[in-house]
Amino acid sequence: MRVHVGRSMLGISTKGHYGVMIMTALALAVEGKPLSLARIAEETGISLGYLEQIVSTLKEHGLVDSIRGARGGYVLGRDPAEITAHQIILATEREIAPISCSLQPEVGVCCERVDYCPTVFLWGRLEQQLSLALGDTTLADLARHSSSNRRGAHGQMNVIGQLRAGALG
Amino acid sequence: MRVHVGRSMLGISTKGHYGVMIMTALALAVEGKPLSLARIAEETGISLGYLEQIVSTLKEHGLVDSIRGARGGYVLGRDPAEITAHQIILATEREIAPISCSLQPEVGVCCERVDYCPTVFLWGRLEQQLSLALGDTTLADLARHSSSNRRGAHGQMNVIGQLRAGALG
DNA sequence: CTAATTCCTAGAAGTCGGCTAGGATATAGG
DNA sequence: CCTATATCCTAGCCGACTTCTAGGAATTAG
Repeated sequence: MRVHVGRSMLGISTKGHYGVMIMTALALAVEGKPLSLARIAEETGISLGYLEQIVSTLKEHGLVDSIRGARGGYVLGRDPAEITAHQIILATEREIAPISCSLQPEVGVCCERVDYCPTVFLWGRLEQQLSLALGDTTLADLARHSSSNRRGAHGQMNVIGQLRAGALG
Repeated sequence: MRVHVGRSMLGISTKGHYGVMIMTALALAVEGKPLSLARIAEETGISLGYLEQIVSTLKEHGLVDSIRGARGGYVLGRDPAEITAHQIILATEREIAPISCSLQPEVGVCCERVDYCPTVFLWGRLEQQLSLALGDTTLADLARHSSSNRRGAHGQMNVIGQLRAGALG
């Protein structure tokens, strides 16, 4: 018998990670001015194609809006203070739960096997703490705490830093 | 370029899950009397071989002691109140961290690419909450909260229930 | 001596993360 | 209108990893 945990892990993959980075980049960009994925790709080294996939799920969830065509790009779907880390992670990862038990006790891996399930209690506590930490952190917090004004290795500000300082456009 | 998150995820796999189950089973068993993996395998449906692998890492970490030979098995390495869920997960999973940044900022995925790292702050908060929840929960808590006295599908108490009630040896 | 048990190692099968590739569509600016 | 710059969409590859399986060696109670 082969049990596969699959998508229900709490693992935060690069998708969630990059999702947070994209959102923070947009939060730090000049308001109302679309930021293109090419820019973000250039700066972060993440491939354009992969960024596209991630941002598409962010758009589905209303976290960003897109402007197509030349000089297009993405802008935040709403105020950074109204966007929580929880929402970003939920959009980019599929589920936030250590294991299925804590979401659906009736179909959980352990619960279908044994009539005691010591883990339900633990995963429940875990999930609770997690939602708390993620729900309390807004995109505004993330932007505030990111050290966006530091200078890069070559003594130049990065694109987003430049955008913010008004040096470009 | 291929970034691989690999082992640094917080994902709790079946290994961690089964680890918690094993430990709880031992905590619920008659004290001082070794419980064999065959018993646990029978009750949970998890394969014996896989249980062996998991319990071996538990033993390495001093969480269980083994008694070899016939009528052998495993007993807890120390008092259930002195064993935290954190220790169990640490033994069975490799790392507890949403992403490497929060453990080693200097080699983190995002940090090596960009001179701002919005995610460090978030993963830090996350990790803190997680360690808190896991470190606060002891094996004694898990045992207390598991519904070990419920009856199974066939109206019979499971092995551990029987052991606990003193029905067997 | 036998049965029950832990202990050890080598893989196998399938899933999935992390992309890459290639194109279609839209639009601003010349 | 044309071109460069964008978003948008879909298909699939590759290696790493999880999740076991298999087989056997060593140990010990009865």
